[in-house]
Amino acid sequence: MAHTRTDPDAGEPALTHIQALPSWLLNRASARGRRLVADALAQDGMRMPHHAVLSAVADLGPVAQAELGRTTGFDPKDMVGILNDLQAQELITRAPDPSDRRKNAITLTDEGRKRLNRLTKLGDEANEALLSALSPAERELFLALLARVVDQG
Amino acid sequence: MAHTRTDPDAGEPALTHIQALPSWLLNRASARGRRLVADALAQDGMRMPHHAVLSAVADLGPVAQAELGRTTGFDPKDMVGILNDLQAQELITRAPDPSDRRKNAITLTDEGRKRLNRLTKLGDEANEALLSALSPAERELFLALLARVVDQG
DNA sequence: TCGAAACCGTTGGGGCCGCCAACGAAGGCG
DNA sequence: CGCCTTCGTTGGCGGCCCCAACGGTTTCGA
Repeated sequence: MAHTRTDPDAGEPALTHIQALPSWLLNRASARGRRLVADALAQDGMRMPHHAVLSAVADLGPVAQAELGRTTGFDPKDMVGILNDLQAQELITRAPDPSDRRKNAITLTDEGRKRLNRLTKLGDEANEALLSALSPAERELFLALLARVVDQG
Repeated sequence: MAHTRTDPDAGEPALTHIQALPSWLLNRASARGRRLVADALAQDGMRMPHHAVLSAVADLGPVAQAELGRTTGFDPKDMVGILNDLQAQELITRAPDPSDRRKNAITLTDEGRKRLNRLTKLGDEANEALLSALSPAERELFLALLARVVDQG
């Protein structure tokens, strides 16, 4: 089939073609989102993974690190570092689980809950800015399509 | 306004909230796209930046590295490595520009053009798979919305 | 019951990507 | 001639993602 293809030189420029690909646009949009969120969370001295893990701890009450890793998708190796940071700021506590001495029971502190509320607000604002070019109806449509692209494993 | 806010515990779980944010979904979609494209290009022993730079060289004929960096958005530091790789495989040539001895004139070789055609095909197929959950009309709509999210600087 | 298998947290390592700083060489311009 | 800019190159940093291995612990089946 290659021998019947139109010569690429006759068509659109190769670079234009690449930069219009979904993967390219998604990369750029994702990068913009990460930057916006990272800058917002940085106002509170925190990073995205920390916010995610803090949220997971809030939901799952006393929970083991491995369980946190499964629900958030973070590597166990990285989870150690994230929890170290959170623990150093006394946003979570790491206590041995008496019923299973392999596990650490991770719990949210009061300070952690306050911090989570602030972070959630900052993250929401950043996401609002991310989609500020779209109307509410368009945002809903965009997110629905995006979810289908993501979930189609 | 914070004192009138509904208690977060009464609403949706914090982790669910985060994972439904546009920034989170965009990150996941972008990661999937990068993985699909990377795997596809790897069949031809190449990576995404190399494909992009090869495309830019094809478009811009003999061109300086700095110019390539500007049009593709890659850091000059990274451009050096990419061009080294491409040159090692004899897909491009790096010749001193006689009219400006600071510049390297980057040119596509015949082998580079063949390789670019293969890579473009592989990249297109990967992107087709990336959006395979959407109908043609939905893809068009999705890309239009995505472009607006990206371009709104 | 006791040994194999699985799971836990931790450490170490690596790859990709985006970005910045500095340098010598070369050109532009007063 | 000096001054500023640009060019390619080297070196380095930080974030994010993933894999391998190890000692300690639990589980489950032979």
